[in-house]
Amino acid sequence: MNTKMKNKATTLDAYQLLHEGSLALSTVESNGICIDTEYLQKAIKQTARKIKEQTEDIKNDEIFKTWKKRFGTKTNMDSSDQLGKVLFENMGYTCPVYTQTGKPKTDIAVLSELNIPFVKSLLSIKQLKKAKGTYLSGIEKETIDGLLHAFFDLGLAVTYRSSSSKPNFQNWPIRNYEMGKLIRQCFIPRSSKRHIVELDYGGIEVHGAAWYHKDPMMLDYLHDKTKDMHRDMAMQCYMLSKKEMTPKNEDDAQRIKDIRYCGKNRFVFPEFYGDWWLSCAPALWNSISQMKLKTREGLSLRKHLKSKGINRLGIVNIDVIQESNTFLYHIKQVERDFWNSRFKVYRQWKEDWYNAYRKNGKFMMLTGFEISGLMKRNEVINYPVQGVAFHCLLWSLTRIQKLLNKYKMKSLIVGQIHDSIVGDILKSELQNYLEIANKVMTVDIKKHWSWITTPLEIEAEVSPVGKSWFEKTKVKI
DNA sequence: CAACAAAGCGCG
DNA sequence: AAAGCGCGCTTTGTTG
Repeated sequence: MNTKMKNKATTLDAYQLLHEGSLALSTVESNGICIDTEYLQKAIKQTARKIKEQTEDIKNDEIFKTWKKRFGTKTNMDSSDQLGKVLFENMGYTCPVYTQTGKPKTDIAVLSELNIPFVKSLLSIKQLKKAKGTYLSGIEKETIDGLLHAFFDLGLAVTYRSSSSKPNFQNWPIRNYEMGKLIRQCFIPRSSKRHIVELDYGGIEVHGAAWYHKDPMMLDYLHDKTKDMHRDMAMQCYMLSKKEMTPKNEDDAQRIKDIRYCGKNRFVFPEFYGDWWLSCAPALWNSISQMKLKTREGLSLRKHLKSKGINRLGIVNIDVIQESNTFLYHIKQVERDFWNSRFKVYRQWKEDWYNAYRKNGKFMMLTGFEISGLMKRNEVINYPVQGVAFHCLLWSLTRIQKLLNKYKMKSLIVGQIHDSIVGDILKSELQNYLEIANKVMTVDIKKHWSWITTPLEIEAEVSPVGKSWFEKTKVKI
């Protein structure tokens, strides 16, 4: 072991990380997560019943009758192809977007904007089918003696992230409350004296990007706890004042959370990954109605924007010159400000990084992984960030598992989701586990990798003893 | 029957 | 100049 820390990782360092990471993840696989099989059976039956009921309900709808008339015995409500034909050929609705192959697009974004009761019900049925067909029965299929041993693979993803399969541990529903509840109640600790504990790195990809570009405005956001980039961008996108983002009472907190969520996931992250205003603006605009975004006084943000002189989305077409009273025009300005004035050092890094790749045909991650081959601009910019963010998690997981062994603790790591660790933790070891993990994830890792130049934070969520993953609540760390 | 592509949807 | 990154699973529809 070197006494002096190297500031550049090598390919050997990268190899070592994967080697030890693989061993640690194989232990995680073999540990497995405990399944409430009784609940699972009940949930499958209940969901099947709901699907049946809701399917019967919409059979009286005019649209279904038209569908039946056109496709007869071949009628299949799971067929996007048929749905597109019925809606846009028979019913006379105009198709807003087409797929690669020129067929009408019938995804959630398109369907929910149509505002047709039949289609709304259809979407609800599709969600239930996804829950049952992919998640509930997927878990059932792979559970052995009450334990689920999902696979975690390294060296498969191009970014040197992990992936998971049979079943995929990393895409269980959480964003939709009802669906999250239905699925996550399956996962329980393996005894009544244990908790399910999930530890998340906060905003690790944003930090990871900053370790490369070192943009002073971004570093300021990451160092100053009173500042919040996602909130600020949400305010700018929806033209809201600071007062609008201050809750007037306890019930008002969710309204602000939803607005911030849209700033984060409909503008900031898409922009970081290389998206642009023409695609961000419609998503932000549609979110207002879909998530019922409102001002402090309960006014729809559509009406709020109107009071600011923006009365429509505008035409989603790059050849159209956007008028100044459109939302598209506004978001185009917000984007310009975002890259030209807020984060211009970040923007310059992207240019330089991409140009260096064009010259060398390869690049190296901070963790020592060398990536070569033909890549698009956005891939060249995103891979090094996505990679190091996960490598922080992998290093931490490996280290925590070693310490659990060293101290002969009975708590187990049972899963991992890119930037979070899922543990099955003995009640008597909980405080100890949280302390160990926090130290590894926020202190020790900075000693191991000196290029981590921002303060790291983790969030801990813990289920009540013996209770499911769904019932987790935040705890102070 | 199997193999494959496309579309869709779940997560970070 | 180009125009969201990564993954796995299920179903439909085509091809041989």
